[in-house]
Amino acid sequence: MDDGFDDPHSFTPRQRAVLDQALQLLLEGGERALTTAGLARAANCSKESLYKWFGDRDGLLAAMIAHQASKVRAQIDSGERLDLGRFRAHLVDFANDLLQVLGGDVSLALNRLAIGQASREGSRLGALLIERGRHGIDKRAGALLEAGRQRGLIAYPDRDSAYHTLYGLIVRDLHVRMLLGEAGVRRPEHYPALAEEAVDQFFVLFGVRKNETTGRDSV
Amino acid sequence: MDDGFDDPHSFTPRQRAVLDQALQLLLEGGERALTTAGLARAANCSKESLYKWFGDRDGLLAAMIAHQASKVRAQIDSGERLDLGRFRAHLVDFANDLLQVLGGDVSLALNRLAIGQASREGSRLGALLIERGRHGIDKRAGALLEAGRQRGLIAYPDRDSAYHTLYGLIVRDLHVRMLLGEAGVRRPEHYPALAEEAVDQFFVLFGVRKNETTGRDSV
DNA sequence: ACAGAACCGTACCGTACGGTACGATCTTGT
DNA sequence: ACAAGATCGTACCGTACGGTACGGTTCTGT
Repeated sequence: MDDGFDDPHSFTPRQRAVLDQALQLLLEGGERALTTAGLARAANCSKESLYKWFGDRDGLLAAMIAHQASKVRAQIDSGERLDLGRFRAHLVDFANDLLQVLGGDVSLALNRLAIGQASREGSRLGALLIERGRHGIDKRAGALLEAGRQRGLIAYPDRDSAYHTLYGLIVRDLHVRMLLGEAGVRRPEHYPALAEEAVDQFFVLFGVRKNETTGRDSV
Repeated sequence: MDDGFDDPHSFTPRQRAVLDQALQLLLEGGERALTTAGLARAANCSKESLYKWFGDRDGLLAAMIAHQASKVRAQIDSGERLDLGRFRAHLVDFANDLLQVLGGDVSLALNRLAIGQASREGSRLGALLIERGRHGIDKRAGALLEAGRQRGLIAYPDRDSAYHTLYGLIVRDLHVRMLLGEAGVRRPEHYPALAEEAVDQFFVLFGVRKNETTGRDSV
């Protein structure tokens, strides 16, 4: 269970700079461009330091994921007063953020990296990516859904199932198609409309109608 | 537009056997295990033949995708009489098939391969995979939805959007998590329940209620 | 039967990568 | 100021891969 990167102070500033450079290389040229010699040259460090800090190449990849995850920490909103409009707006925000994150260059590059390594037996990169990246998103959404349920705005028998349905309504098949590099799929200008539609559909499935209020009043 | 593999008779039986062996290697050890020398040894052929048949390694990968896609041809049901029960059953079948295909070893291996190559600039593998694999599925679902709409069983403003929603309801985030190799995600015994639930939700969103019939009578 | 093509097995080449070693340089604690 | 450790740049090693070449063998058309 100990992957060696649990301590948020694991990395010195110098190491973080090197990891950022590694991410940069990964973005520009994919996994093939991320060689130890290339990284050492680009980051002005020695290969010896790389191996001292990260052990081996797999350790470097894991460190990159941990490093990137440590940069984007999702903040959970405090318990403000939650009416239907605010709740729906929060869901739409979540949907937009989710599409933005999944469609981002860094996320796509790291997911491609982890997926490409997933065939090898002992690769923990995929688990690490889910653990470090997805669980934060899941937490935020779970808390949001739970708050909405407690306020009587939505109802569901199983929160996880409701969340996964919301996820599916938002992301559809976009993530895999973006990962595959399909042309014309990454269109951030369409995210807001997709987010609105997904949340609308989510309310149809899980919304609690009170006095004929359908929850679409903020469109 | 011409990828060189349009003709279904492109590959001789010998070549198809070699491509099957290549798939086998890919399944067992991922992309790293699929080397020209290893394939030549495993398939009892010469490297020279590999390069003669497929040009280079990328050509081999593309040929593998084309070969695999040529094996699974989705059949479109003829125009049988379609009542609500049959329509719903067809949707559930589609959902089950989709989960089964996406969670299959070959599909996962090829998708991992294409995604891993997606970072490189000139890689057409992703497009090829979508073109050869997904479009058949899309066609089948599109025809099914259109038939249901013409019979007045469902209604939608945009067929593509409705289809993508159905896709999202069925697949949720399972595909990416399977691609990442997350433990405990591939559970074929759960597919039927997931398929039923997704189709139920799809009918809530797009079903046409007649005389208080909600379309959930076959559960 | 025979010629020509296709094919197999193996050897070979150049390259590029992961990982290690080492002297030179820089930082840091006292 | 000075010593000890950290880091840099470079060189080096072994290996493995993509791709090519070639002699021997098998298939195929006539």
